[in-house]
Amino acid sequence: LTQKAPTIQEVARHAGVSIGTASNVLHGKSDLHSSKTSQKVWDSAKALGYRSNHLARSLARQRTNTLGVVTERHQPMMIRNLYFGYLLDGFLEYAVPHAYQVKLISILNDDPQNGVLHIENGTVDGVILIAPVIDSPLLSWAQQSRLPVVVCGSTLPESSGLTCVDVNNEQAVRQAVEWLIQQGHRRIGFVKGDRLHWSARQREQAYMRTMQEHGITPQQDWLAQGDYMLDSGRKAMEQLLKCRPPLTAILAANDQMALGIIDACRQYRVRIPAEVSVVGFDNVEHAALTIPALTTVHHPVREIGMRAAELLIEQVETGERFAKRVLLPGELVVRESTRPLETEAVSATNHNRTTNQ
Amino acid sequence: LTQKAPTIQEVARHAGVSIGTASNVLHGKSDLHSSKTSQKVWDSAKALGYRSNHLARSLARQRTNTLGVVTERHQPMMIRNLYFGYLLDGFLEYAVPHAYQVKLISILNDDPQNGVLHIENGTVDGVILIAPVIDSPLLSWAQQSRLPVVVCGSTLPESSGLTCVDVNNEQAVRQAVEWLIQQGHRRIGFVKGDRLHWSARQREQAYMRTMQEHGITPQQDWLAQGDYMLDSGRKAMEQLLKCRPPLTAILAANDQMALGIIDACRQYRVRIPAEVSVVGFDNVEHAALTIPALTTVHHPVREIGMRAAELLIEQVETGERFAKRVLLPGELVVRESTRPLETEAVSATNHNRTTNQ
DNA sequence: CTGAAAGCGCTTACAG
DNA sequence: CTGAAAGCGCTTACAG
Repeated sequence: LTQKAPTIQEVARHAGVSIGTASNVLHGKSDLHSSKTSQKVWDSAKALGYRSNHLARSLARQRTNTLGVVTERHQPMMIRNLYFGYLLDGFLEYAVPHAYQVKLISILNDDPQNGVLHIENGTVDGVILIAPVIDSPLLSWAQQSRLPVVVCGSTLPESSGLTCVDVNNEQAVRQAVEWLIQQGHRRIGFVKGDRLHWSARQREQAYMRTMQEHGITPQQDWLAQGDYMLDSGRKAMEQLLKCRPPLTAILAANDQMALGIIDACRQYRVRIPAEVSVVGFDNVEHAALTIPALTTVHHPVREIGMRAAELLIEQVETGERFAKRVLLPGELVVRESTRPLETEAVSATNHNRTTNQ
Repeated sequence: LTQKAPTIQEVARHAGVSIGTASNVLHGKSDLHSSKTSQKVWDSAKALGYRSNHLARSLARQRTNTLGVVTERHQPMMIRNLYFGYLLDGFLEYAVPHAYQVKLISILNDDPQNGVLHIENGTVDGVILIAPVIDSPLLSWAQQSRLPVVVCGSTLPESSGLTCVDVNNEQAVRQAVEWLIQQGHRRIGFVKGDRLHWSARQREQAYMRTMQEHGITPQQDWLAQGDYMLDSGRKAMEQLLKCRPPLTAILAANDQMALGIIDACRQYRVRIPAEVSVVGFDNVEHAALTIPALTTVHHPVREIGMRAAELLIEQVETGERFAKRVLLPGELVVRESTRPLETEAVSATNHNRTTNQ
């Protein structure tokens, strides 16, 4: 079978019809033609093993029916793999049945110009941007391009004029913090995510705001900088362990870092949750398997992927770009890494708070 | 900026040259032309913000410079996400710098015919098949297609005539089993992977063979069927726990199932490694974080992705399909879920062996 | 060194 | 209901 693939022209000739007619019945309105003609064409197509050339079709129609998934290359691989995998899963889940194919566009962040060339080369009808960082050149490109775009995993300011789909970081973090407070905790530490990410900034803000709304002013040393990677959680914990009086609970901006915290606690023989409660963010697969099982906020990544596909396809098919913000709620999943603070501890904490303020 | 993208024709007119000339300097041999001409063309291109249309170019050249990554949809998502993420990472790592783009082709296994249409539609120069199952229709398609193909994650029989890149399951499992035997273990159980996968079959065979070569005949009840998912590891362990005399070590066909085993042991208060040693396969991120940390075989998934890209591109560029088998070695990573069997235990085991045979 | 022209495989008005 | 033709945006021999 080393022969070339048959073209629509050969099908037309074989069926004894014009090439336009063949095209019509094969793709366009087949009810334009007599059923006898249609049948002839289909028969010929089958006989020759015809498969239409998507490239030629796309060029002629000025529509590729393919969507691009754009990632910046420098993202930490671990994060990328976890977030990316689920997101892609949801994206495909929606796009494929809607007759869209997907192309991966992996951009080296040291060469944004070149990256944009790979996007606007006619091969995709629209793109999703995966978790672009705060100063990403992709964002400014997206703002002035006329290609439909949906941003996932970064909640941009309203003023960006771009559609984005993300977990509601504000709501999600608030839920976690308020729950800890309800459990009697007040000295709650926070491990920040990678400062390049919108999500890191927003989660930190939500933490600060919620604490303050409850009359708690986090001290400087209650916060530690992380970068969303496991090891940074370990390091952050070493630092937070020095707080005096000690923190009774710690919220990490993602699960990877929470895993690092758990590991550090094991190393330093700090018991979770007896001595400190730990809460993560994402609800990765493994969060249920740590010892103790991690209390965390579920991040609906798959759903985000599906919604993104939906919103992107909507823009492609209506032909108009819009700027919606879809924020899916996170949901606290309480497991075993947290516990209520006992009365005695609570009063101790209250005392500390007084001295702190 | 709502105007249409400029075409090469407009660039040519702007520069005052023919469209063929513009094409030459922009892409082909620019040393064909005087540097003055070249300069004019480049200037015009920049002035107009020209980006070449990859679709049109591909159609004209009969070469897309894009590679397809084909997955069957029914694969368990967890597996897919873990294996897939790293593989894709390696694949991109190699393909992108070599000027290839990548397209995702997600095939619903209930409709293989249709799936093949998505592959042979002119949009890709070649494809990799990710872990096709034993009776996958993709395999028979690949054998009779003339499109370059590389199979990853399934070591096909030589007779398949297809190029594949995979971890060396035989060597990798042998290494794990022999190491356990060296540590004094003889009653070594095995948790099988999903029977649809080549890898599951091969890992089981390697286990059997290695055991037998060392004079150990695994009893029926030393093996339990799993499906590569965590929960099946749990179930398998419940079953293996019933062996009398008890198994002293268990090898799981992948880490997910090993995690299930660890979890089951915790539930049933079986101490690892004091009462039973556990070995996984894959060396997933989390394997280092279990308690106890999991001894496992490192599976070089990223490297597999890179090699696959390399071999695929080689086929595309030379224009000839070949059938290489590249088997990358797995490497045992010893952590804390295993320990040597004490002399007393060893003699007990020897005794058992005698009675068993 | 450069231009005119055919061609890649399809779609889509436009006549009839 | 159907065919002839122009066009999608590029590349590549082929003349000159």
